[in-house]
Amino acid sequence: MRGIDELSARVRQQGGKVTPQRIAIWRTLVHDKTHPTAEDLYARLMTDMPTLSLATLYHVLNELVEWGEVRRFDTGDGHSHFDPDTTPHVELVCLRCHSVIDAPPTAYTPVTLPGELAGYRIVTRSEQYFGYCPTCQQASSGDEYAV
Amino acid sequence: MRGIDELSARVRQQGGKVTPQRIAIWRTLVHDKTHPTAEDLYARLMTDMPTLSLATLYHVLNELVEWGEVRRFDTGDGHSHFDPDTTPHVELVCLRCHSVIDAPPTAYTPVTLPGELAGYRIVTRSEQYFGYCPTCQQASSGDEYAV
DNA sequence: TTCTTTGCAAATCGTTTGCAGCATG
DNA sequence: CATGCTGCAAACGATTTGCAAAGAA
Repeated sequence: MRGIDELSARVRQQGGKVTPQRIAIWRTLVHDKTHPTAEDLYARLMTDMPTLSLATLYHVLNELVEWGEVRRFDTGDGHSHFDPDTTPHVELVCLRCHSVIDAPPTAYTPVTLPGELAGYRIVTRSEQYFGYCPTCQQASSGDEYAV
Repeated sequence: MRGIDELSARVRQQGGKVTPQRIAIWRTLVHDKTHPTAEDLYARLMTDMPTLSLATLYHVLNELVEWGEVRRFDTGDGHSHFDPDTTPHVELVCLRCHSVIDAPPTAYTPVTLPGELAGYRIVTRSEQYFGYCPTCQQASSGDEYAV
């Protein structure tokens, strides 16, 4: 995800408007490494902008995803998670408790994004490893687990 | 995703039961390369097993995902998509119309799955490129598009 | 002023859940 | 015959939508 200035420029180029809501959401997301859900972000945003509506948040998140500035991905917990980090990296997702963390950088090697593939104009990439986190391995008998 | 026999063995090992519903769902999914949604699969299954319920289908899909036999991923269209292909490959997802296809095999190189990473026991992997499909590039002005 | 965006509230709809009957092992 | 599984129908809840008012450009 690019910075506030670049995003502002993009919005204006499209004939859009740089509103306080968009800026607040961008600022909250831009350095977030926690793979937050929409609700997570909303809770955090309420501090600075208590009048913001969830509908607006979803709208802005959707446009960021469609622009390729933010990735949306599914951990299986029924919530969409968002990640502004579009550099090559890997997420580890637990198949039982649906926790997510970034894999250690040693786990992958740099990737060059193809400009085009099968006629698709490529703008971003996503990679996940799925498995069982340490906690869920202990509760390996197939029973309850800690969230 | 492994074959019917291996899955049957796994179910029995866990003290579960190999039911006609599970087998029908496994058979429908095992060679499916279309990245179907639950509804897609349900429509296809109704031909052979008209009494199958969506609730059962979801239950069986969830267990396949939790076992690492099938991957679940999000294209942004509000439906979960499922893929039984756990060999190293890449999906191309359109950020505007949310279509999915497998990338041509030249687009990637074989990957060896680490057995463990950051304490996670890894069982499967997923990789996507996001961009704009040929159709959506034509309708590039930001307007309507064909599904 | 013009046209995009916001906020509210209601609607949507994919997915999950509770439970009683059924079928596998 | 014991337990796990199924189907039904209702519940759930994350996300979307319609519309009038607000505010960027």
